[in-house]
Amino acid sequence: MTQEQIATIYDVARTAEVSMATVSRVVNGNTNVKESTRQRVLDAIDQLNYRPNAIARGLASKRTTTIGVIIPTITNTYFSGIARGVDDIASMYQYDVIIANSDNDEDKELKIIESLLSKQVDGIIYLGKILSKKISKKLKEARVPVVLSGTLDHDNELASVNIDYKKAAYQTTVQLLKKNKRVAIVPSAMTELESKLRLEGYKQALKEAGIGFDKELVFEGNMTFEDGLALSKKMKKEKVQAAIVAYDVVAVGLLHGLLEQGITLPKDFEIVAGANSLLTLYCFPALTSVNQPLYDMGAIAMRMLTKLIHKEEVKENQIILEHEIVKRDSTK
Amino acid sequence: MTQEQIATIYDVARTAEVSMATVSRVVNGNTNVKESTRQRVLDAIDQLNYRPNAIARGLASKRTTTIGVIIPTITNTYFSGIARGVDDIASMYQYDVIIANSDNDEDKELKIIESLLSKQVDGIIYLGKILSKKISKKLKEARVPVVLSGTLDHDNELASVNIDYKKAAYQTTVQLLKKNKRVAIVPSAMTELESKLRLEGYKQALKEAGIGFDKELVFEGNMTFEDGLALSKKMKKEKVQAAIVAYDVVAVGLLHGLLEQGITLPKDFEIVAGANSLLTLYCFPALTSVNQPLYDMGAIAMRMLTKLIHKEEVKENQIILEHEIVKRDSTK
DNA sequence: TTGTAGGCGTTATCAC
DNA sequence: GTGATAACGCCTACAA
Repeated sequence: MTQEQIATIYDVARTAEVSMATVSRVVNGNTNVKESTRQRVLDAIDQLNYRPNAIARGLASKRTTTIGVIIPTITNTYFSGIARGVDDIASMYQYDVIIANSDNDEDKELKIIESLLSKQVDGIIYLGKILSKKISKKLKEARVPVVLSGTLDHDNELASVNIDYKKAAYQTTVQLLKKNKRVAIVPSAMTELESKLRLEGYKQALKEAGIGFDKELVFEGNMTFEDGLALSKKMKKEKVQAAIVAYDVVAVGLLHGLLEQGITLPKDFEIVAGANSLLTLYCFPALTSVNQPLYDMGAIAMRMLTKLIHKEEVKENQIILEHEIVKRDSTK
Repeated sequence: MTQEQIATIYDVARTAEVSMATVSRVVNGNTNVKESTRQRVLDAIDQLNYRPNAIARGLASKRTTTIGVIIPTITNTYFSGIARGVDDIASMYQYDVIIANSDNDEDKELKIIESLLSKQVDGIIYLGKILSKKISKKLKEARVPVVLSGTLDHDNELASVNIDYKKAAYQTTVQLLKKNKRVAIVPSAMTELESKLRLEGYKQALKEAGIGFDKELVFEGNMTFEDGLALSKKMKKEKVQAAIVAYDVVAVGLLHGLLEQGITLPKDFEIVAGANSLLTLYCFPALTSVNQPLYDMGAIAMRMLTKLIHKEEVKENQIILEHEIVKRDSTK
């Protein structure tokens, strides 16, 4: 065997003394092959160290067994938690995953989508949170299936996997109102549908508790650790006693800020984080958090994508997973 | 234009009334095209909404503008920090990135490598830390360039980007010995070359300080948050006063454990973390840390990979980046 | 059960 | 400058 020269299906066919078609059958697990010739082919494959060229296969079959994941940033434990679920199921189904960071930048997202489609991915998973009309349109026009995870579509057209954000916010608010009067809510950008739902749940709980809605207690647009740090001062000014924070990283920043001010949790302040990413566990005191099952959100999204790719029936394409509130040390 | 039917280069050629070759030239920025025909082609591309099929291109050109990244797990902020650097430079150079989680499992890594090669990636970046002989051999045999980041090769054959782990451990130890007698070191698995280097630096500092090496102060094999938690008790038993911890997540676990025991940092205990991933910033008190420039380690590795792919000259393939020790609140 | 041959959508090498 | 035309490596009817 001429080393260094990569063996093709043709080489295998020749050394096994069969046709390319037969080799292809063996490689692809087609059962209509006599056992003896199958063995001969396998031997040849082994001998030549043959590995099918996935690119050629993709061109011929129009399937690449590659999917794309659009993620704001991989360094955020919330998104990487979901991505990990996606990746595990993907590899279980033999898909490779192209991950692209978008930084929530619409132009970048557009480019990424173009690039993924030009690479003929079999499907796309979008974790962007902020799904603009433009991106939504683009995704709907794509000739491959798309599943959102941790992201809502305004008209529920795209398949998605989420938790019930409204309910989660409602429950959290109810709980915090038991021991506090001034409970703040910290949604991320209000362009996220999720933020609107959270706010609805928050308001509902207030109403049922007979407490008036005070818009000074809504601290919107906070998405980073630094935002959280800065929040601690603003909250002091507003005499806030407890906070519901959508982004874990913001909650941790807030915690930091409070601790720096010498405030003791949960005695003088309560925090409930929104996603239960690993961060909530790593800080001290560990944060009570709504448990978004990140891994599952990714895994189930990916599983759904495989079904859509294979045109299997999907009963419900708007999946809502159960959440719970994990009690840790930032609440009484 | 017949909607739903994806336009090929042939369609463009026909509507622009040129040959495929010319379209290809225009698409690939070849200058040998008359301006008027170029415009005609661009119009046709626009009209037909043509996007080149990267798979077909890959088959014909033998380049896929896709690279593979092998990562233990994306949810660890150390690795995602590096991966983010890789991704940014990759997208700058128009490469897509296939990320595959290996969980440090050799069999998985082997499969991943096979899969990446079959997908004809143009190069591979390996972030695995523990580079086994088998994997190392496999990577060296690959027909595409490979760059390690945050990982050392036993014989320095594979290109790599790292910091000077020995020096970092030495400096850290020197510093901690100023105010402490019993300074522990917490390397990860001793199968990592990095761990050996760290230990060397540690020993050197001890020697220079005239302090005997006590192997009870080496807590090896700790790699998770839970490991760190458990460490806090073991360290108490050994009357440890300060610890140098390779993995940030372990350092955070240790911090947690100490705080739970009511120990005050840095007064009663000092910690220096090893990587300066975001985690060290998020905990309270924030951890003093050796600053491994994670983003740069990824970015530079990727940049080097592009050079290797294009067969450009690379002067030095064992790159050592500068580190520093970022003073935060876990040291005096 | 196995082989033949025509794509798949590009790029690249020649000619013209 | 531009156009044919053969690869690229595999899949998939269709035949046999």
